[in-house]
This record gives sequence, C-alpha cells and structure tokens, in this order.
Amino acid sequence: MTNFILPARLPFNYLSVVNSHGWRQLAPFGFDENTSTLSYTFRASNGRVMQINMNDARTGVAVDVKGRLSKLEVNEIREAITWMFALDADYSSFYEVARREQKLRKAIKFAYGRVLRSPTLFEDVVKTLFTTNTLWGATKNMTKKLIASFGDPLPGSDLKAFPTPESIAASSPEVLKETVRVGYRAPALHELAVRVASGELDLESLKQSTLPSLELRKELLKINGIGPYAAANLLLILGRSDYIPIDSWALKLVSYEWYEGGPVTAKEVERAFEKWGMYKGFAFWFWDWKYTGG
DNA sequence: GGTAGACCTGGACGC
DNA sequence: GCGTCCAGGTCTACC
Repeated sequence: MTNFILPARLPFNYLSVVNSHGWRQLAPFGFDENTSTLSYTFRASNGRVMQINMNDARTGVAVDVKGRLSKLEVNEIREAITWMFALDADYSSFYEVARREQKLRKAIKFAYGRVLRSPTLFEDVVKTLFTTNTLWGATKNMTKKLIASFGDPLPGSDLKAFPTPESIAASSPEVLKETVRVGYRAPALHELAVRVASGELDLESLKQSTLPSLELRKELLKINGIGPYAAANLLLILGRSDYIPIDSWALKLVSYEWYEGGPVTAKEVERAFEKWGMYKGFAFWFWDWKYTGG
C-alpha cells in the first residue's frame, strides 16, 4: 500500500469538491457515501491500471493506492490528483466579490470554487459531450459502456480505466453507436479521439492555457458536438468563470428564482448574472437556489 | 443574427 | 410486450 497526503491551498473543503457536480457518479469514479471515499481507476502512462482511493485530510487529500508504485507512477498520481482537485487554485478574489451577496455566503463558508475534474481534459470533453441533449441516466450509461468496451482492466477486478484516445480512435463511429449507444454523437466522439490520438488536437495543453476565456471558448467550440452549453461547462472545469452553462436545468433554476416558474430564455439567465462579470459562472454554479428539483 | 427541424437514446405511459 | 411520446444541446439550412 502506498499512501500520502497532498496539501491544498487553503481554504479547502474536500466534500465541496467531490460534490461540486455529478462527475463523481460517472465511472471510472466511485464514491462511498459512508466513508466519503472517492475512488478512481487510473491508468498510468506506462499502461499500469490501479485503483486510487481519496479521502478528506482536512487541509488536503489523503491518497491510498494498493501495491508498490514506481517513482514515475507516484509522480503521475500526484499530478493527476492535484489537477482533479485543483489543489493549488486560488479563489480569494471570487470570495471578495461573493461577500456582497447573501446567496453566495455558502460559497465562502464551504470554500466553493473548485470543480471536480477528470485527470485528462480529453476525458472531461468526452463526458461533457455525453451530457448534451440527453438525460443524466443516459450520460452515466454511455460513460459506463465506453469504459467497458475500450478501457484497460484493473487486474483482479471488474473495474476498468477510462479509455485512451488511441483505443477509441481505433474503433469506428458505427461500433461506437452500436456498442456504446452514443447515438448521433458517435462521429463527433470518434473524430475527437482521432484528432487527439494523432496529435492534431493538444487538448491537455489547454489546462495550462493563458489564452483569454473568449479565445479558449473559441477553441472548445471548434470541437464537433461542443456548443455553447458544453463549452461553458468545460470552461468552468478549466477554472474559467466568464460563461454560464445554460441548459434546461439552468432555465428552470432562474425561472423559479426570479420569474415565479414562468418561461425563461437564455437571455434572462445571462441578464440575471451579468453583474458578476468574470465570476458569473461561479455565481451561477454556487448560487443558493430556491429551486432544488422535483 | 435568429429560428426551425433533424439528430438518437431511454424512460414513462397507455394499451 | 409493444407502440408512442417526450426530454435533452448541437448543427445546418434558411430567412
């Protein structure tokens, strides 16, 4: 067993990150409600697949991995978890702004701002593609089937790692449609995998991009299947808060917050959060909404 | 720049 | 068990 603690820039709240959105429900993540352990089936660059267990260490993340790891593997795991939990991110300027608004008090109290990420942006783009024009149950199914069909197995278990771009690229849109049930998304998924695998599209470099959000958004919108909602979602994952991921749920939230459940368009959502400027995405995401579903 | 319609899957519902 | 309807963003064609 290899275990260590990765410290976070404070303030940090482990569960706020884990629960920041639905990602923890998507394979190869797993979450144990009783112990609050977040697990992830990780594939190192040398092809070794291992199960990482993460838990709350108050000021950081406690990490457990079964078996002896090489120095290279430990470094890759450290790097992956630092990215997944945005451990070195600084949200103090957002909190300064949030102090003015009662509906954002919880953001300060629970150190909101970090959004749980997958180790690679490729995985997050694929998962975001799977959230478009479908229900959450189908998103979970598509992710599960993609992993079952193309992921490398964790020895001695039924678990598999998220597939590499190469393994998906080696397939075909027809197979993706039939076996992963991604429907009309199949050509977009396959094209993305081919572009990343061939090196034509360096998605991972966008993690460290210093491009203005507007330019970064343009890059994301060039990906087939990624429209305004998906791009805004990915920008938030990348720590950019300038755009709001406006889907049908967002319209519902804003409708019940300010329009008594009446019809609302994307323009009203934009207008409601306009004053938050570069923090409008965070303000929307971490708003203390009246409507909670049902 | 705005809008209508097609694209698929899977769940709900009625029979 | 089968058929129908509906929800859910993106893309393309058209105005």
